[in-house]
Amino acid sequence: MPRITLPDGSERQYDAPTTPAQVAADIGPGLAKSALGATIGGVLCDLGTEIDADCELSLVTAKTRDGAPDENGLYLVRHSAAHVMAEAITNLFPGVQLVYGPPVDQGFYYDMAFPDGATISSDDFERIEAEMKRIVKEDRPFTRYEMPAGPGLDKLRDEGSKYKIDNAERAIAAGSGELSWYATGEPGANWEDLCRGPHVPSTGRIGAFKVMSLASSYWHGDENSDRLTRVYGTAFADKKQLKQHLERLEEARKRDHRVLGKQLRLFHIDEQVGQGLVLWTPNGAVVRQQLQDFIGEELRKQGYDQVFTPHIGKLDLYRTSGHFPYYQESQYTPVIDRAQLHELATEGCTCGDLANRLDEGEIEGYLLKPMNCPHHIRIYASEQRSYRELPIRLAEFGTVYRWEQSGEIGGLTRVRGFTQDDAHLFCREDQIADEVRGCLSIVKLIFNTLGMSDYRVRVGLRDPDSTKYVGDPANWDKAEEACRQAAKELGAPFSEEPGEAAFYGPKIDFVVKDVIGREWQLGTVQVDYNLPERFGLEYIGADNARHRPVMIHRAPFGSMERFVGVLIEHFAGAFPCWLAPEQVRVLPISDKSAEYAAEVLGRLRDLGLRATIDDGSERIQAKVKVATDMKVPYLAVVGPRDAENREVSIRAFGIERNLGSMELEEFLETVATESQTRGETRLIDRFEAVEAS
RNA sequence: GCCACCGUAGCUCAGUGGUAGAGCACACCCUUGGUAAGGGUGAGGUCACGGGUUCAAGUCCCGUCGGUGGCUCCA
Repeated sequence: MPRITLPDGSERQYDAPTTPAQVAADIGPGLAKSALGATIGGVLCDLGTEIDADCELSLVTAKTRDGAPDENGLYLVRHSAAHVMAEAITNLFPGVQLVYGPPVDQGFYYDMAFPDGATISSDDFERIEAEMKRIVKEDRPFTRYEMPAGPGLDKLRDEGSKYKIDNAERAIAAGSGELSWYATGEPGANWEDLCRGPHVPSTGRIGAFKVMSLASSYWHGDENSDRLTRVYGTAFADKKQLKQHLERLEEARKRDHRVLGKQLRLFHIDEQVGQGLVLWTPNGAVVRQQLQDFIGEELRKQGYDQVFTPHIGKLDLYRTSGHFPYYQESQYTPVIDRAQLHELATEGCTCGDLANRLDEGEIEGYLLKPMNCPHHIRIYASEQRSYRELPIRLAEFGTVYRWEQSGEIGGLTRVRGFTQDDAHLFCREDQIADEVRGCLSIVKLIFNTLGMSDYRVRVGLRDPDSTKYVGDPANWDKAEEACRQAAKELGAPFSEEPGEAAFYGPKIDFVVKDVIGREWQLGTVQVDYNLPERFGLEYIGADNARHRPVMIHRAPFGSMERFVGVLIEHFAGAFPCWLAPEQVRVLPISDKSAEYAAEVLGRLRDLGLRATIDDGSERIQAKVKVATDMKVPYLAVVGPRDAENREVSIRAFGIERNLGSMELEEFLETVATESQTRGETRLIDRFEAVEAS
């Protein structure tokens, strides 16, 4: 008879098979009331699951001990809410076929097929929620029943839902001997759904829910298959958690770089210029330039050489590199000489012919560069290289163009033209480890300076069973070990991902988390054995023989567009002083202080600081409000008192009060130092120090 | 690329077939005010673009362009 071990190590002995619900009741009425499900041997299950053998049991409730939503509890609530939503929609939209409704990160969704002519829109959410509320209020039990695979399938075939039949067939193919259903209430009398479970005990246990959005999806994610409507919702054990979740979403929306980009005039994407083509307006250009200066300085310290290369190159170059033949669908179409185009048209050349002849190399043209490496490679190849010169490190903020699918484009994070913080290192085999390590040290420095401590590293290794990789396996082993070691030394969390290497070499990807927990893939460091081969690159070794160098591609921050987009969200638009488009705004109290205010502004600008003046006729309250809306780091309020004492009165963004006055000279020096040292010492530190003492 | 939704003043948004609206921003005037918006007046729109239905279209229909959310993709 079952001996049940609880998480605290205590044991309970039962004479007959029992259920988690019974165990909960035996522990106490409070737990019996709050339990939503259980894990048996770590596997999540219903409260009503029969226990007939010794096991480790843990009861699942809505909250963990520290009051945060419990992950398993959320799973149960959301999976159950998905059922209730499906029932509600089935009631309101007769003929809807259900497909699949799992819990996901932020809630749950249910994919469904609407009958021809039927549509659902966000206007329907209210009545769907009302119907859900009704079902929840009835507090009907989630009742599980099972059937053997054969009869179960027959039942589904009788009901005629091809999606559910498919789900069942897949479950059986995966080794399931029986199928299970969950009725919300009485099987046969109430609504039911083929489902593996588990669920909360009854609909009333779904504390709070909301229908969130509509989207479309494909059956099995296959675009040639049926198109389905996906209804997203979210659910929590109680209203407070739901409210917090909605507030977090609101917070995220406020941090959205597309919203802030407009508000703070950081960038503009113009319909008339083209989708996914970013116009950097003056404010955003400052942020980008500051970052580029910072990165550029570090690269010079590490022995990189700056180069500049054009935005296009001959098609043949990209035939050699392999980009043109292999990645055509994500390139802008080639640029062809106008005279030649006319000639071809006169010949009666069709578009199909043209495409073929471009592929075959019969027609020459130019390509907007999808990558910077071929240009950098040709710089390497422009001179004879000795082993003594290596490694050669060529760096460029190089702009590349890629034909991203129109549906993917948005904001700064997915664009069609972007500038990589790119560099290509040409080195000997034995130099790979040092070079990879060097790449990572820049990443560390810059993330640290920006306060982005929450990042992780993925090391992409080759799949040992695949033959798609170029290069000598022994060299691969060394390069992979170099990447692994460098990632380890970096100190950030890292994961090894076999099969994730590029076909030409192992790689390291950087993924950052922003303040509200969203992850963004930034740049990579990739070892490449392929391109040196394709381009026949060489250097003369100590043995006076020709050798092939190895290349390392590295663009640790990916693109300036995406990186700045991530930074906007990271800082919620409130950039630190050294990055801020406008560092100081001088606010004269009235015209009486105009002269002194102008002097302060002039002094700031002489120091190279980005400063402006608000000399309008508004009152100081209004000037402070407007400057605060623009998230200017420092406000220097000057009135007659300040002029007389040659002081300024300081206000810093994020501190909602007057910090008091400071001598002008001290202020100038402190802000200039903060700007130059990229925040190593800050103006507000002085005030904190003063206040602490 | 596919599906759904959306596109009204510089910005944020109201406007369900009958002469285009608000707040903020902008210009001018009054106000010279010590830390999150003093007051007044004014200017500003081919309602994304192109077609259609209608006596009449911002509003209904079709197409194009663009945006948003997903799906699929991402060297």
